[in-house]
Amino acid sequence: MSKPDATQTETPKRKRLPSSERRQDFINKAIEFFAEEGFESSTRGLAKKLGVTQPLLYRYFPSKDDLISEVYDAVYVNRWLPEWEPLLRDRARPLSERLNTFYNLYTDVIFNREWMRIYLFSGLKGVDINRRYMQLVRQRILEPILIEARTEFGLPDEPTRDCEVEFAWVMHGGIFYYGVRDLIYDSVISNDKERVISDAIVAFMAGLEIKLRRDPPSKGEPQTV
Amino acid sequence: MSKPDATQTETPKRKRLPSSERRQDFINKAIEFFAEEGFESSTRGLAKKLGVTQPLLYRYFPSKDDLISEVYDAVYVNRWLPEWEPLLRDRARPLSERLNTFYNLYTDVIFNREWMRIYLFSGLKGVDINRRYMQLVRQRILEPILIEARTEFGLPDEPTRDCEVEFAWVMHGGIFYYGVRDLIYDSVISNDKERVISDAIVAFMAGLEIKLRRDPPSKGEPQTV
DNA sequence: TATTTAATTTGTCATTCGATAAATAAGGAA
DNA sequence: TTCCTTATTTATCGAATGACAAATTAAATA
Repeated sequence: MSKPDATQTETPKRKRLPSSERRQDFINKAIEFFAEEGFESSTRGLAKKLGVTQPLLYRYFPSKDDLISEVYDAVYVNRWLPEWEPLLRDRARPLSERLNTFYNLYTDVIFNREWMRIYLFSGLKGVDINRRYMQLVRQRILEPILIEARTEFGLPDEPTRDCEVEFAWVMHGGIFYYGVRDLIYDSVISNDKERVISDAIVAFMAGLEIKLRRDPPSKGEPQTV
Repeated sequence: MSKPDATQTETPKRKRLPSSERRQDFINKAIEFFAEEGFESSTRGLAKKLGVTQPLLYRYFPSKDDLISEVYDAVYVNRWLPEWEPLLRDRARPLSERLNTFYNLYTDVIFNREWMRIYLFSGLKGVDINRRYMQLVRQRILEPILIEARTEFGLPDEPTRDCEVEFAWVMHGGIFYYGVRDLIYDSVISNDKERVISDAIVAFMAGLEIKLRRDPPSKGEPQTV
């Protein structure tokens, strides 16, 4: 309204941050912002959320796309926890117990609005980081699970077949979609995540054993790689 | 380049369509366009795809949002086939056979790039038509399936519990996510849709039977509705 | 053919977008 | 204090956006 007077102590006294801190702050807020508004949203909107002017963004990132790339890295790469993989291979515990532990930990990371929306937005944009992420899930999560399962069932070691990977994907995707329904569509009726995961794993293990014994890999069609 | 001469027969001879045909054409092409480019894409881009000028769109739809609403209706409402529901309740056939038939028919409709992308885009926009669609799936597909399953297993009729609905959602979501991986992420390794569905249903039926016999509804916690 | 109706285009406006250049000001070094 | 570095803002450009009014033209009607 009028010019600020001395009594108005609320003047933000805009702080001047060192380059590295400011940059990290920008990325973190950009994750929130783009997750909520989509990547088509304006850099001016982001600047407003940051409490700075829009051209300042260009001192830290050469272009909007470069900023978005950093957002991808921060979400996809930095949040992947390396302890997940050894956990799945720890044969001291029964597989279904390992699976329960893993999926509870994994969903602790990815079941949040930010992660989910960034994932869906970037998927629709067709950026290849999504394809790479799914390859990671397949190679580091699903295929190890299938190998462990064969041992658990007392079956001989065989290379995993494509249809087995797809079967594991269906379980994985079912759990994932539970998070989507919860965080994106807001239409989950039972908030008992642990139970949903546990039930999904029971079905997966039962289904997989039936599947492996019904059409065993050795007698089935040879796998085209 | 130069002005068109008589030999240039390729002049599009722009046809003047009656209102209703033109309108339907606009909606159909708008589905393709927005599915590919997202709803943030420009009306000028759509007009170009239609081969007409941009202001013409406003003779048929009051605003861009109104056009988008019509796109939603055309995808969500008009493609829902009423024969799906009686199919699921046809007790002359074993349930898992009905499930296979249904999911093959259902995915014949929704497993196309258009449907999938419109669904994901609109979900991220938060329009409530998605929530309504999921309610439809729950009430007309998943709950009927659960009721049929109880009969199939020789269990007494009981109202379906929330955790059972979630369990059915996990199967449904797993199959759905197979389509997403195929059509959005282009990262499916086995194109045998029928087999993926069949395997998913085997696991679902096995898991559900275990689940229902392990914690039967009558002895479990009372359902909060 | 002449007239009328309505489908379609031309022209344009006010915003908003990503991006750049130049001006300002904060904070450390001298 | 004075100087210097650099974080930040102000001002602005050209392109793209949704929307509207008026002019044009194809096709139906008389």
